Amino acid sequence: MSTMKAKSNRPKVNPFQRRPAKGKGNVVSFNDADDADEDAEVRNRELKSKDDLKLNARKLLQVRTTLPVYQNKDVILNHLIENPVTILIGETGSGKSTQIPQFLLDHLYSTKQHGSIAVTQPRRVAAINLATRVAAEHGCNVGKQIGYSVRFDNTTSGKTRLKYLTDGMLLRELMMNKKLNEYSVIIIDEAHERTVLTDLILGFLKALINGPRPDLKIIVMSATLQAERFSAFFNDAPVIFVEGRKFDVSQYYLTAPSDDIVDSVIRTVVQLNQGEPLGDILCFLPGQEEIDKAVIIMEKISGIIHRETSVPLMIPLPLYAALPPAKQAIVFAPIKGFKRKVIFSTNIAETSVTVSGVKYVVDSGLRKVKVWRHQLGLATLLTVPISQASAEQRSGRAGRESEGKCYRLYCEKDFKKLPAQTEPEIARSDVTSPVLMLKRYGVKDIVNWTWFEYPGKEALVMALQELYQLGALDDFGDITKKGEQMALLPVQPHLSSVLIQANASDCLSDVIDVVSCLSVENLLLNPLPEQRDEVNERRLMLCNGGKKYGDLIMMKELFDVYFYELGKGASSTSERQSWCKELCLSYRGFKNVIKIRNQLRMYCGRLFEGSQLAASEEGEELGEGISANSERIARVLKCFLVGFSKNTAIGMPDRSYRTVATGETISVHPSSLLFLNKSCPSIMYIEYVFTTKGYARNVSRIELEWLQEVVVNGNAVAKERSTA
DNA sequence: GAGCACTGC
Repeated sequence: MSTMKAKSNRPKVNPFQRRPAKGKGNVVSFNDADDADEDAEVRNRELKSKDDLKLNARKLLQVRTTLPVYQNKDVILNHLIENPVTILIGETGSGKSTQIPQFLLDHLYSTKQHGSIAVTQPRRVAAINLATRVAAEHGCNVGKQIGYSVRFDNTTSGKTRLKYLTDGMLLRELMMNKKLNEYSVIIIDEAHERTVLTDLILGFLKALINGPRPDLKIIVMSATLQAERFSAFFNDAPVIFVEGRKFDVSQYYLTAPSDDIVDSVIRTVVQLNQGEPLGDILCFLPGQEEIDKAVIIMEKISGIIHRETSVPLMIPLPLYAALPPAKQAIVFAPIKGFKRKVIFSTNIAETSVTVSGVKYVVDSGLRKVKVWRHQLGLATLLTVPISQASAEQRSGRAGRESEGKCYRLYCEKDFKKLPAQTEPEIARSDVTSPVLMLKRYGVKDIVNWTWFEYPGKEALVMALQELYQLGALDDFGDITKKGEQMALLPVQPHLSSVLIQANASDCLSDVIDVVSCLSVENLLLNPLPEQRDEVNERRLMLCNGGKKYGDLIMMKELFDVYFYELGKGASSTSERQSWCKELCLSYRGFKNVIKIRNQLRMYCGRLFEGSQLAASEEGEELGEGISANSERIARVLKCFLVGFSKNTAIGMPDRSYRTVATGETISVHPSSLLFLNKSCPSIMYIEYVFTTKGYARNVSRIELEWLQEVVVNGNAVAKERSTA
């Protein structure tokens, strides 16, 4: 192949090979929105008059009719009607997620058929935005004929015939109504993303149409060419292809591989900035470490380059999930003047968020991935090469608004060696929760279930063992009463077993508060290095119990301050926000904690007879705090010990810790309040992650006699039960 | 002395 330079004035560092634009691979259409969850929820509730709705719908129809899917409406609809299962491959901008469900809805109305249509999405925001858009196109308010159902927010009503929902939500519905009688059509959207939950739904649907629901119509929608896989699974179901509408993206490759990826990214960006017309640059890097490094370098050089060479001023911006929301928001604000945004992002910008204005993509070809080791019971965080599909998806981010360019920081021959598709999540995940779900559904033979992707015997055996140890399964592998309760609680099995124990130990309210905090990712933000010690000091000052007993008790203490002390009076919001800022906590995270807490209190109230848990009002009087009450602290931690007995480690004379399960050395994660505290007789941790070494995360101090009491005696009880 | 990304009646 001949090598040519994309632009003759390109400096000779980092030469790229040019490949003709294929312009394929952008998966996400307008439905992928910014981080505007809450705003969307509020916006949707504004009711419009019928005339306004109709007028608006007529306007939108003009746009709809230009969509590729709309132009092939009759062909597609006839196909969907004639076949029980259809695989629909539609590229970005084809309008498949908004139009196909409406075609079917109109068909249901015109033929006076019963039943409604469900469309699943992997993300909340997508479900909400799609329902909002489609309701507008249909000329109704959200929650009438068209609605959505996501955790904490259900806008559907008796009138709803078309429902957008997260795939987690459809699985919940499956647990409640095994045959999904309410629906005549199920559409699985974004199936190519292959999330654990999407894969599970595919398995359930196959079992349904082969069994009690042969009449159920299924449509699997996917953006990439995994068609054969879906088709084969559903008995060679027919496949339809719909073209998309997107702009071409030219690809450039390195001619020699790079050894320093951050350096390589910076060089590419600087060159690009010199030679290319204005437009923002989106750079994909594997993780926060590389991103922070790149931002620091760019901050140092961009001003100098701008002054010396009269090129646009480059504004470096980081983007990753652990970033405080306010800093994330900066990325989405348009920029004016002779400047361009240079966004350094993790995979979050690949599917979850869309940044407008991006004309150039720089792709490191790497990502970080969490891989579960069944034998070791720990998660490893690895930096690995992406798949070809993922590379196409990343490059597509440059072609959303106009033609774009993508610079791949690897050789073309190496691109061709990449796996075609990303390994499905279920193949590298802990399947304890999915297996409990199957058991709750009534699946006897887990191994021979209709798995879309078989997670492997080892994974299943470990999951079954785990569930047995938690008391969710009996000696025959059948679900116990405890298992039934666990499956109904919206937390992972280990935490739901903690909740059940807490009910028995009469400390449910305290434990719910801690579990709610644990359920929110990034509640405790990472302070900047220069603020680290200061923030830690402030947290320690506030959390006397946490200082000794660790992160779980700290969470409870922080929650109490947030919920009870700051929840009073008119200025509570601003007070809470500044308090969160001071302690480097996520205000939005705490709002989610409250939502989860209310949901858990409601579920537990229903699940456990006699436990009276109302969704308590924020700002009500707090009784005695937990800080000075060591008996109460012990009771709470012993409940956690029941669910996490496997996650314990004993303190050694050299002040290291050895895990009880395998005797391996484990370190307290530096984010833990107990990181500097070397005097715990033993510790219990919620998560065991291997990065550079084995780290315990969310760590608590455990007294040896508690271990004796809960773990050893608990095992004796389990033994008794199994021999009885 | 460290933090891929999602999600739940």
